[in-house]
Amino acid sequence: MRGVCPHSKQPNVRDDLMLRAYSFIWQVTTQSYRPTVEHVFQNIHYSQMDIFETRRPFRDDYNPGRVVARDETIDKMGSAFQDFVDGYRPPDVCICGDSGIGKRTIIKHLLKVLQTKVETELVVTTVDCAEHNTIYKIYLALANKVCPDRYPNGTNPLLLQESIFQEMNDPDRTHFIILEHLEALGLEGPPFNDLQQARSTYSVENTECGFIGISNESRILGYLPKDVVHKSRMHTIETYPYDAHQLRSILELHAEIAFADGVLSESVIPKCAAIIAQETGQATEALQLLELSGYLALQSEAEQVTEDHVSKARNSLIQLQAYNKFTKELTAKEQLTCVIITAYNLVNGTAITPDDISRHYRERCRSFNLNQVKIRQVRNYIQDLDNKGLLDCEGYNAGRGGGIQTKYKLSVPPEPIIQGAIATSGRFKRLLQQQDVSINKFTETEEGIDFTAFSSRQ
DNA sequence: ATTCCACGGGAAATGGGGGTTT
DNA sequence: AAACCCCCATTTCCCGTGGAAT
Repeated sequence: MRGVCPHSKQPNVRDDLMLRAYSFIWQVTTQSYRPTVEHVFQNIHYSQMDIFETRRPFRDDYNPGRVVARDETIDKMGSAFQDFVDGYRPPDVCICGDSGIGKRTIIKHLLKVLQTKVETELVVTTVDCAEHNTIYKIYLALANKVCPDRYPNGTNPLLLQESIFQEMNDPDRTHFIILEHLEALGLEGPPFNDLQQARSTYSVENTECGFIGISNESRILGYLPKDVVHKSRMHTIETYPYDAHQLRSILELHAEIAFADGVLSESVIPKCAAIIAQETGQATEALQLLELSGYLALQSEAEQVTEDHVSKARNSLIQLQAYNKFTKELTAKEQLTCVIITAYNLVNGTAITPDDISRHYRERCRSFNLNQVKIRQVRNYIQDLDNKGLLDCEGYNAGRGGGIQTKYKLSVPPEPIIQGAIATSGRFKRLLQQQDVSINKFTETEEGIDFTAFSSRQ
């Protein structure tokens, strides 16, 4: 039985966490509290914004300093770390659950509180496994983050391991390594064993190091190798989507800072919470919806944000996500492919075959500084777009006359893609003009939103 | 039953980061 | 400095397949 010993003389992490969870202010390590030029500009904006006080709480890197609506998870995390507070080695933790439901927030928060409970200095290093998706690349990223020297691609893995754990070999410090997007590593699973083994090989007894895995794939626990999951030092924690009540408290926390006094009509936050609770339960989405609602109110020069704005915002949420996907998650090759498909759909009113996509790609790639590629490769780009949820495919089989064939069309409204394309590069604008796509029709959505303007807020 | 070909999985090649040995 | 090795991403090549039309 692992967890808190009731007779322990050591401070009880869990109780303390619960207290601090509601009072703690996050302000030390992040740069966001240092006065910067950016802040000066933000202050200028305040006077111009009637609806928003500031839009900072809606940014990805914003941290409200308090954790709400996650008592149970905090509780479990507290147990996982209790042994460490009692003087044992730091634990390995694996936390999973759908994206946007508070995993990172809780871990950051917990480590901060933990720092006040132990004497050693906690050093936290984060590695994104989506970017560094093999064990070698994780070592490489770690070496570059932890050690003062720079280690280029191709550095011998053994040297990397040695450098990392030598560097960590410091009795006054305890390292926590956060591995995000564990699911990106595939079936091999989190390299906890590998890492711990390397640790014991290359370091003397002083090296203290805990690994924290984060995965968006809640099923990951199911298909991970048993010996990884059931290691005695390994704790697994699962988080679940937020319900409407929890979303409400999260929205209120952010809205208090973001919106001017009294501009939110009473039903706005409950409505946002209810809508998202029913769909995904993701805090990030709920916040997007709320921000979009406020933006629409601002656009229409309303004095208050109303339920009506929320309804409109809801219709635009998918488009906003498509815009973000296009501008932030697609590679240049995928973007070009996507724009080609969009333009063809609009001009011809029909789906497009990979042959045609490839032909257009061949013609256009030069002006985007991309290589000419064979159709097979273009198929891969198409597949990637499809996986990212931007395409619908229509399959048909012409039998003897040609076998199976597929045509593709955009699965989202064209406005966000076109806006995203134009915002990304003037070359896309020219491409669209040359294809006779009447751009002006798409610079605003049905609800009157220009996503480029929306996203370029402070 | 045969025929046809886009499709897509997977192996192999290419190219580019770098290190080490002789 | 030439030759060889490590690690990665991207691209090309090869080939089995599905299934309606014939």
